[in-house]
Amino acid sequence: MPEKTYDHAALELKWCEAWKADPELYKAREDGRPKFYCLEMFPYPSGKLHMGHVRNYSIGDTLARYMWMRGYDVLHPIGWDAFGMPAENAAIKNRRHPAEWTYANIAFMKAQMDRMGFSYDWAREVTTCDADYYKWNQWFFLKMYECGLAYRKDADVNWCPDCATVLANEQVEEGRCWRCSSVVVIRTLPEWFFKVTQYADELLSDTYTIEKGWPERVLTMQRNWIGKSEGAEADFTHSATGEKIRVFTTRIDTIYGATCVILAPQHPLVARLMTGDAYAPIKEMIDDVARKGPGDIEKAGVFTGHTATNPFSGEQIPIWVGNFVLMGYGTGAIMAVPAHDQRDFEFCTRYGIPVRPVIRPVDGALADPAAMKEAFGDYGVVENSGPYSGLTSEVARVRMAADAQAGGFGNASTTFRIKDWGISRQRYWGTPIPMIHCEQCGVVPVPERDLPVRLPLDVEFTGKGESPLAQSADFLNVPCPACGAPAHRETDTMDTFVDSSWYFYRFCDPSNADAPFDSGRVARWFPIDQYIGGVTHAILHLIYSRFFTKVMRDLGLVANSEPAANLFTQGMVLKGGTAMSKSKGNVVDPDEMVVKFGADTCRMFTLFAAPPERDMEWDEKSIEGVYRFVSRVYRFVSRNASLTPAPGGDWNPADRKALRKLHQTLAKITQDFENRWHFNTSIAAMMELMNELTAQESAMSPAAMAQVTSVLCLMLAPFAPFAAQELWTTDLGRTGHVFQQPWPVSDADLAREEGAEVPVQVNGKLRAKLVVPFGTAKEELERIAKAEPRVRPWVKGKEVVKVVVIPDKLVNIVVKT
RNA sequence: GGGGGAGUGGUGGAAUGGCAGACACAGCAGACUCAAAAUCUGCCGGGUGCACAACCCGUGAGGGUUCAAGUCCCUCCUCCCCCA
Repeated sequence: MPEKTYDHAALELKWCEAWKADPELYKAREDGRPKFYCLEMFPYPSGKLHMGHVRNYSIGDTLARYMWMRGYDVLHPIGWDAFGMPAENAAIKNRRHPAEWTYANIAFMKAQMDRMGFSYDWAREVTTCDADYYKWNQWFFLKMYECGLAYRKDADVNWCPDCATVLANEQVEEGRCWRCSSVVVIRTLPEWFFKVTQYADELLSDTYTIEKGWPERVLTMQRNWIGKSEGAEADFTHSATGEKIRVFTTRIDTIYGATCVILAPQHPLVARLMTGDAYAPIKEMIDDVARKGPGDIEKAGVFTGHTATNPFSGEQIPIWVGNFVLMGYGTGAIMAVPAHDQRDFEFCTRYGIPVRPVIRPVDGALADPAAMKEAFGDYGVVENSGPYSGLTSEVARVRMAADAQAGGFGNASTTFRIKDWGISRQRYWGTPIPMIHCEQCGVVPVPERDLPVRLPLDVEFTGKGESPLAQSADFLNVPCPACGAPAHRETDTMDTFVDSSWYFYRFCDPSNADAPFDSGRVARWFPIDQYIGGVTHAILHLIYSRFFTKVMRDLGLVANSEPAANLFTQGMVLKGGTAMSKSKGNVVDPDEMVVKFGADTCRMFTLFAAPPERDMEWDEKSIEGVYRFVSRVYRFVSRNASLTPAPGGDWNPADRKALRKLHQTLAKITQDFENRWHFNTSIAAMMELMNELTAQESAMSPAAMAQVTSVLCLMLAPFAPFAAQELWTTDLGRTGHVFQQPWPVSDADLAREEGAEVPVQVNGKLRAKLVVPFGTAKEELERIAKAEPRVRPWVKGKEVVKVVVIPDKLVNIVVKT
């Protein structure tokens, strides 16, 4: 057949239309074949896909197509993380309802996804701002409220004055808002919380059950975030009033070395000890920490003028207030043991507070406090500690905690760094929290039958003042469900991380009107076999998703304890060495690239430029290399395609070379899919194959060529679905969808090299290469190697100490020099 | 300060104790062409050699283990990420 020009635009648009006309094309069948749930993190509908999306979805799509070809029943859904502040900010700016903006963005991005050839089952599309979806957020909230997992309390919250909203701690970066970079201030408000801490232990221990399928660094980050520390609590006593000051410490064995008690600035006792003018520096301290974030502040403190009594030694030590003590961690008060904690050491030496060593190294003496340059933080032997002197730290910790408990002034205790999840947002574009405030009855849940609590439409978006929901009279005013008296609705909406904590379950049963999903259908698909997304979600989204799964399990809704068996985190797409961003003006628009090179080339380039887990550089020049490759394959197959298959088996030398490379390549790509997803090397292998095929082309038999073109087309299908489909249908004259064909099996006989190429080294340096039949005996190999003319001069006249022979692999002759 | 990555040609990267630099980009030379584009072919880490051959050096620095180290171990430097 004559060679055809690779007209990417025409053939891609043709198949794009054809695929769109078949809504069942990528349908998950639920037909009893082994299942594979392939999931990419759903996007926020910001308006347009960016290259990060293209990379993420190209990885997932390539995998999904491969799994289809391997005969799996693949579930490959997508949806929209559609609530959130940008829609509302856009509404303020353009006087356009957030819903309008959001749905327009979704329509646009959906078309972009289709144009990229992503194999999504659109019948399962989920959009979190649909009442059909957020109704179930509310339902989960009520269930959690019933069992005490959702509660309301006054909280010091991070307030962004520009966004006029509360931010989660993790949304504060270096004291600034993660979105708009405004300086964050502290406010106290009643807020709704999910009790994540109730699951802290399990969230931690289960990181070990999913270890083999999740990246180590994600699990490490989560473990650090959970921050379990086992220690003890002990009550110091305010000397003047006898009031107890409870401290948490991981090193109760050092308590005889405590030389002061330090309170967090927000500790309730502080406000009582430091009244009037004395409180001013404390206020200053609180604001300062809020401004700079707990990271970069210099340690500073204020003496309260009061003392406290050590419950073990009876000693009176000063009470200080320190800016580095966090109210939210432990008890908000610490005992400072400068001799054995580096942070305490820095604080105490700064303020002239004594340093008193009470732990010595097992094989050394107690340090001289005057000579100490830094704290001794290791375990050792306890000294100068009353009845505990002479014990090891390990023994003393246990015994002292027990004695504290017996004496009623403390106990062994575990604390976690992770805090309960504050979900309240003073915003419009989110899920309304289904609660009603009644003067008589207090806080009353909305009855389940009244769900969903819908967002009202008659709202002005000014960007000023309190939540827009508070302005809607229709929304705000309701009769109390308990007593019928006039009451008003909660106007806070939920953090959007609630939406994304369970969306992957809804994909199993997306239009269920009676329940969030049917448990049986979820059981069929869960856990997710492969979850793919950015490492930026390593902590929050993934920990909240794991929390939700455990809550759902305890509600009897799902059987699994973890949402995803395997997680893959892809690297970022860079341009000019840094992440693409509008502010840097280095954004590459996928649409432009698709027009220029086609979707196949774009997808393949995101896979070729670097291994998927690493950051990749978008290079306009390099992508041309991939375009050339796709185009070469296309022309090669089109000019060599034959509609009449020829009988084979009697291969000429060119056939053998071509088929050998073909089957070697197939084996390599299959390996890459099964093991490590280094698609950059898969694509490189196909490029090598093309180089070999071009060299053998003119001498190959029709039968060999028929095999080569067909297998090549199948191998290409997961990576470049448009070109592969076009060649499969039009040029090879086959029927059906190429991604539904069985993945070809590499023929080991055809793939085998004719002989083993064995490098010969002398003292580890390459001197010659032999080609010998496979399985040549060790002795024979050694003999041939020694006889090799290129080797002889290096061995001649020298004493051979040793010869290492690895059959079919290598010979190393070691001589005395 | 703690934890985790990474460091290989002009560039992106390959090599899971066994031939360093696959594949590609850029560059150089050639074929085709009136010419250009496209396409195809060859060369392409550094050094010594007229050239060929041959040899030497070379994976951030230094040490170690091993017949053999980009790969494993120790010390150090630089960069990135996460947590303080």
